[in-house]
Amino acid sequence: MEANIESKFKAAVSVDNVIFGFDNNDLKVLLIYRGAEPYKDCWALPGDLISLDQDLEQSAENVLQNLTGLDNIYMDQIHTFGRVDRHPFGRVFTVAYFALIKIQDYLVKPSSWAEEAAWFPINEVPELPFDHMEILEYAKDLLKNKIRHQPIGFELLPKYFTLTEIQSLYEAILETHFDTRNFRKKLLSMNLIVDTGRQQKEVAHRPAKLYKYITKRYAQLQQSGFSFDL
Amino acid sequence: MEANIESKFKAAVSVDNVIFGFDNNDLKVLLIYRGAEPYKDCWALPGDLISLDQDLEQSAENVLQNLTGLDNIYMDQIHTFGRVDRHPFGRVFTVAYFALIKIQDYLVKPSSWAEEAAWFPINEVPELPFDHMEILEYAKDLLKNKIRHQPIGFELLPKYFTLTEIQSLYEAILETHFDTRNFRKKLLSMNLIVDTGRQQKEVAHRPAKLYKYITKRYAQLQQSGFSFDL
DNA sequence: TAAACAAAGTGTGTAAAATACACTTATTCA
DNA sequence: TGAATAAGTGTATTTTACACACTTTGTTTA
Repeated sequence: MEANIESKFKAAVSVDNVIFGFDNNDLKVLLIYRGAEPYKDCWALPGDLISLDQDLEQSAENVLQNLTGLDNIYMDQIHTFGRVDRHPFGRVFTVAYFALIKIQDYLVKPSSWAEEAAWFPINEVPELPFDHMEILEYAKDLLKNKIRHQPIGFELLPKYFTLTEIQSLYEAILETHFDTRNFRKKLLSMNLIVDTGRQQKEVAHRPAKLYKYITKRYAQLQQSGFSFDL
Repeated sequence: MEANIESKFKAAVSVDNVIFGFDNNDLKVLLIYRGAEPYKDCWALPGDLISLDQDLEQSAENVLQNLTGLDNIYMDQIHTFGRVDRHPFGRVFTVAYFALIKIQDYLVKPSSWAEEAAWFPINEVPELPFDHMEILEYAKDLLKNKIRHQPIGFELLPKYFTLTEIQSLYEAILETHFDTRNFRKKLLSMNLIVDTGRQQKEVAHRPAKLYKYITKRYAQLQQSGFSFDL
């Protein structure tokens, strides 16, 4: 093992981000149109090779930052993919992250390695290069699980949202239907969201109350043994 | 980016395994006494640099296999750690795995990179090199969460086990106490374990019935929407 | 300006699950 | 044979989950 230690320092590591958004009752994922080889002119997950003087977490945040101009975004490491032949240029391990963004708050701008970026509804994603399809499936599964046990759904909604919106979000992601009364009862009983006193404007029906999520509340409740579940 | 792509192919990737066992009512972790630099003569998590012709998963399994002679062990990728300065020899990312083994079934034998290997009770672990302490903490948290939502506790027990043993295991890992009657009622109602008709031998009290876990059952139940919870 | 439309909002009874709680039984050892 | 040790067992109560349909509020349009 000592003998050929140098031969092991010839790998690269990349980060790939699965960036989710929610809009028009659809869960969406942000893809870029690759402007560089390999797989030039393909839609793919936004990602980049890591510079060796950069921390892993930082690299993942940079990709997101370059693409969307956002920071302070909910991000989570998903999984690391390391099949020997997954990249045509050599041995490249990739660390996948997922991010949840408020789709309507920000305009997406393509980055250096992308000619274009666009949101795709989760069920209308084109063929993806590398093992990106596998990564995306992994991310979807993780999101489904995570959203039931942690209050992360709010990251996908505007700051002020209606109860109908959060319910649609859960229904879209989990692909089920919830009874409105029971859903509201359960959600409100957690005391994680509050009525802001504001209302929807310019809708052709009774305007809904606008709620907001109280981040601090969750931290407090967790201490006292509370566990989120929907 | 194109310009300095070669500079990015100078990283190494390692795997580090957090191997849990359970014995004498204690959760334990398997550490090795390092026989090679860096951090020679320190207790550390068993791990190794990955050869570039080897898949990631395979590497993790090999570390476990070399150390214990076991295959077919429950393993799961935990997280990837990539701080720039985490390894003195260069840029080394490490992918952490955790494994659950039946401690009494197998004798641990040190491997090429270890002079010795030993089980440490989880609360009596010595100082660890690299970021191994952080990895261990991460693994403990994951285990705590996972054991409540997936039937993985059985991986830590002998093939035939008593209800008291599985309860102690849960109590040790979750650091709580369960009411015996309620714990048994709930566990048995899942139909994941069956009474084998066997009994404990040579104990100075009423011998307990021996149960075994039915792997197939869980797969079936999952299909029908069942979700494990303790 | 009243009637039609659209989605928001709301309460109760029933069934299932979680919890609290204490004594009896089987085996070994002295 | 009785003392010690841990195994094993049932019920009543509280809490939570679930099923289910009408009323309210504001906008649009005839």
